[in-house]
Amino acid sequence: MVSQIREFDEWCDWTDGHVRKVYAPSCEEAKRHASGWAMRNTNNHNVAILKKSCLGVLVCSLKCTLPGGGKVHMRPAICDKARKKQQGKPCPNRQCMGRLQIHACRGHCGYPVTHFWRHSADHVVFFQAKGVHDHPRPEAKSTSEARRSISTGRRVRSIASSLDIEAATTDKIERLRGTKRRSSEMLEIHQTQVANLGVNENSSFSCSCSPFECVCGAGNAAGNRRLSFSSYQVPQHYNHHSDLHYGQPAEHQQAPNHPGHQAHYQLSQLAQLPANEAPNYWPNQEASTIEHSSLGYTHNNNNNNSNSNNNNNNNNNNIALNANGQESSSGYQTATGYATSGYNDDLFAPEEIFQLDQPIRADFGMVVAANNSGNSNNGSVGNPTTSRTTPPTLLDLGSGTIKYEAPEFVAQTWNQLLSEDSSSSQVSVNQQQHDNNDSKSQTFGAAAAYATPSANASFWNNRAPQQQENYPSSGAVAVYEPKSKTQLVSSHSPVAEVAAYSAYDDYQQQMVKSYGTSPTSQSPDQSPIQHHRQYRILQERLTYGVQQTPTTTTSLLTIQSQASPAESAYYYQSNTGNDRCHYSCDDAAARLQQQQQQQHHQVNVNNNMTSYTGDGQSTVDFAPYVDYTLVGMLCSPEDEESSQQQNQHQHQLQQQQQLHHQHHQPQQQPQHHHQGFPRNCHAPMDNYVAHH
DNA sequence: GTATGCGGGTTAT
DNA sequence: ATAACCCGCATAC
Repeated sequence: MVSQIREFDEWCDWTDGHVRKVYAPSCEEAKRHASGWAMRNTNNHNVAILKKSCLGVLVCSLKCTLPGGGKVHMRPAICDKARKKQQGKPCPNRQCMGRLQIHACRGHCGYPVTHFWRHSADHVVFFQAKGVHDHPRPEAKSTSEARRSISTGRRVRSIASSLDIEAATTDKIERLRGTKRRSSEMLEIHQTQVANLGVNENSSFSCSCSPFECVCGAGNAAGNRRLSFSSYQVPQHYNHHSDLHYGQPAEHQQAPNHPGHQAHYQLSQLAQLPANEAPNYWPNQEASTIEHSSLGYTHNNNNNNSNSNNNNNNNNNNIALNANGQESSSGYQTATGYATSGYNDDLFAPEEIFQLDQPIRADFGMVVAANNSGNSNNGSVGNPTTSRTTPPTLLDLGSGTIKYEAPEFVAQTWNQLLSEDSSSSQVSVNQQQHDNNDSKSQTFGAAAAYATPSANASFWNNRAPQQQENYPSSGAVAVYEPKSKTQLVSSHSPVAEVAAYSAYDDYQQQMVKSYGTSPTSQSPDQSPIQHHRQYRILQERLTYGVQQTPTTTTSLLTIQSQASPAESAYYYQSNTGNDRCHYSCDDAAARLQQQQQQQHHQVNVNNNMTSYTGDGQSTVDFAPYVDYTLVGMLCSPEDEESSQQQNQHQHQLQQQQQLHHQHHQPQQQPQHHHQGFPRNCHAPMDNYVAHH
């Protein structure tokens, strides 16, 4: 059988959220299992599927602000040994007494985001990601690699000089790669800092760059960023690019009768917010994020009944989507499924693909939102940020099992390619043998699935409406409390964990503010339920990774075609109080308060330092930022010790401050993540997976 | 020195 | 049974 895969996804370094992609055999990055995220190999005892988990990002323990206005977000070393050496290093910001520490990824129900790779017999690379990164992007791998390579053998060098070289090297590498990242990717402009820099909607930060890739770098050191949404990363060129991404004609501003479009609707509203109220900067997050998080993989717990009957529901009273998702041309780039780009008629909708993707982590603190005592539609900032959860799955690269009833051809095709027991090598081998036996007819099942005509797509597309109906019109919404609000326990030792990224709260605050009492600003065509749902979606985005960064128009359409319109309306309903893997934030008031506390304690560096200019060029030898890829060579342990002693007093003072405002967030936790957590978070799949 | 992949083993649910 | 994680090893750059 000849593969029926007609199209392949463009390579995406920064896939985020619950994503599936199919890469061409010629895609070198895919063959290398590369990722912008720092992904380490994870043994899943499955020779057929390579599994990786996210290491998070190295941040400053004090969350200082760099002279350029950004944040420290270094790339953790993949090698355990190297990573251990990274941790505890003084913050590269010379003005900061903080230390580098790992912000562990907890984007998948409290566990690190995982990537799965599999190669088909014809060398097509299948990729699946699970979870939404709850941390900033680390610096690009090329950046750290370049710095390491150029600094080899040079233990002593002017930091500024090193940074210059690093920047040049990175630029060169990126040019060669056809991308446009800059060394300033290290910097993450926090919106508040951006605001301090005077960026607003009327500022001169507009440029004539292409909408998806600003290359001018106008305005600050963190130039050319692609527009995307993130809880932690807000767009720098938000103002002049946003409309091109999300700007909708006036007649589209209301997403009427299109529950699944509310996500986009809200994004467009976000994009039109005044810059002093809306996020100002996004790093170049690629568009894949919208595949999940921005559309909110929140799930209705009415699906508890074993994921089943929704399969066949033909209730399609929601979105008049054609099988190819052509409605996207209207500006509401709707989705027809969770397909790989270009596979708008993909067989699988997210709710099937990721039926059982949630890892079971009982210690992932689940709390019931403060407003859960009654009506989930009260519009309060309940933040049902269940984007960390995984949508229901039929089959996936992680488990490979068929979780519930599915059309036979679906089972055949996907089972052949994906079904590999991820926990048993023996089973895997057996299955692989079976695959081999049947390879002639089944190896390319997935390909066939991807190429399935729209007639099949309708089968899946019709699922969504019922789940929309299942949206809890009443009842408590149980939500997961972010670790940052309760307890941070590293799920992968020896990685020390840091408190939640401060921008999380900042952004939340900003957006709550900008969106105002949005529950009251109801669209005329929206029902109260729709309206509150929309608001919830917004809150989710504000909280966890509303990230969109199409790099091209094609990819924009592609990405948006990958998310089921109905997904944005799914919420867990806590009928029992322990239903699912929920994830959320405190209410806005709590966030506001905490954010204020964090601001109080935050170490802000004087941006007026002469050593660093706004355009990212270091002008003097004493650069305020230290590249710890170099520092690893520049500083011997003795040096470091000495440095620590010198800074000890001040550091202790700051640590005291930090403890003060992080008293709920111990920086170091026992390795065993199952300890020390409230037991009110039941296994996320309790209601989905009987066998658990 | 680090990235990457493999695989045995442990722990927890 | 499943999943996360630890650790050692080998290989490549």
